[in-house]
Amino acid sequence: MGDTMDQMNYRLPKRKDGQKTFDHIIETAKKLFSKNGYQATSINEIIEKSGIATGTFYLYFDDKFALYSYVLTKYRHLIRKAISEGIHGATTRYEKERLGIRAFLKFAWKDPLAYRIIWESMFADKELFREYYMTFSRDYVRQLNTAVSQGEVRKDIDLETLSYVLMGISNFVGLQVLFRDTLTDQDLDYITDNVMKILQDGMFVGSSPKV
Amino acid sequence: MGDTMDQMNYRLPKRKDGQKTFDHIIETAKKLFSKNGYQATSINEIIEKSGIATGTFYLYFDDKFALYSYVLTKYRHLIRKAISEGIHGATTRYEKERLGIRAFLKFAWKDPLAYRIIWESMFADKELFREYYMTFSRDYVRQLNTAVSQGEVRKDIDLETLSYVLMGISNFVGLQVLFRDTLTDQDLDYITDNVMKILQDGMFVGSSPKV
DNA sequence: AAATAACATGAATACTTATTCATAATACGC
DNA sequence: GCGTATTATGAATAAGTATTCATGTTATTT
Repeated sequence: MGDTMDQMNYRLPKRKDGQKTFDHIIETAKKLFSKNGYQATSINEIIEKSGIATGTFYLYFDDKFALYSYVLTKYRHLIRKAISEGIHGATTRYEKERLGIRAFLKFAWKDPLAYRIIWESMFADKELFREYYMTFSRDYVRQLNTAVSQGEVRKDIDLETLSYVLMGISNFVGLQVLFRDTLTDQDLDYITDNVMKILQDGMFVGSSPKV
Repeated sequence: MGDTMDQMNYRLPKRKDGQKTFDHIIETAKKLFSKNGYQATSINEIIEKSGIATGTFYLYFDDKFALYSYVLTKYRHLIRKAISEGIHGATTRYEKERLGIRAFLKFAWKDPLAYRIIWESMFADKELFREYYMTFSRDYVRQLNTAVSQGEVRKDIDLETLSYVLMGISNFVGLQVLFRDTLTDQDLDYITDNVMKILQDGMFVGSSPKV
């Protein structure tokens, strides 16, 4: 791991009045970071919109990046939680994949702010981004490996590439969802169905037999 | 279309000495935008690294965004050109898809700067980004439609979703490529092969018959 | 070689941004 | 209710950022 986030660059409050201020800052930061992006959001803006004094900010965070990485970490947990809760109860890999994609799309639709912040993390900090997707990929590969050994997933596919394929599908179909003005749960089902068709049988007519 | 880029916000040079200065600015901008991102790059930085005087910049561009959208447009053309040249000569949709993905990955590997700028455009200007991917999707759907009518692609898949699936795969496998320290043409072939396996037959064992 | 449109300059201006610090108020365990 | 760690303040500092403009130089056409 890099040293980007290793040393503590924030200080948690110890009294409940401090906690309230801290929460205000986080709440404002979430809104502004997702609306305008990391770079375009100034600390002054966060301070002003939080209704606190200038110095108060530095009581809790070293600088803007400290606040950003705190917020990003929270959101990443949220999205992973949404997925893991979504696939809970699924027995087959197919069902897990299906419910995972559905949960991801629903998350992107219901919390576009989080979705945006995670996308943008590539530009806020290259290493933060790289590390996130590499970790996500590694975890995915582990799960897929199990599925292969249980005969649920083809054993002639490189699982690292498959993991990026699956992440790419979720993320970009997530974009499709984001670009829409309206979306119902039926639309979500329809889109998920289509994705699963491709994952199950591919997109071409006249396939060769699977291994 | 929005009005983001409609009116001319840049002025092309009319003498060759001006052209040289203009080219310098573009070259510097490409480097800095891809290295640090749009927001984190200041005009002063571009001016300094271009070796020109402050006022000279404003001879050619209204402001930073004018320069950015000029550069972004160039890069988008480059990536589309790389793909269309890559698939040139392919007769089947399968071959086009295969060569298209390979060309995209090669582009991401050889010109990570361009790849990065396009990714980031989401945050520099939301509408610019949305429009780009929606246009890309529309064009893709048109091509896929032809392939469907020629019996090359399954006719029971929503083509809009398929287009986002395909864009997602390219872009994220592109990330995988970007994360690598080394990459040979053999690696590129191997990765492309794996992606094509999935597109052809899906990822699961025991598929249902295709339509 | 004169005319002039194009190109170039950089000091000056006005504004934004991040951060510190001396000072003061407040919560809460004892 | 006393003591003190915690929380809060906001003016001041220092640095960065975008942009203008009066003035000067150069390329190119005739």
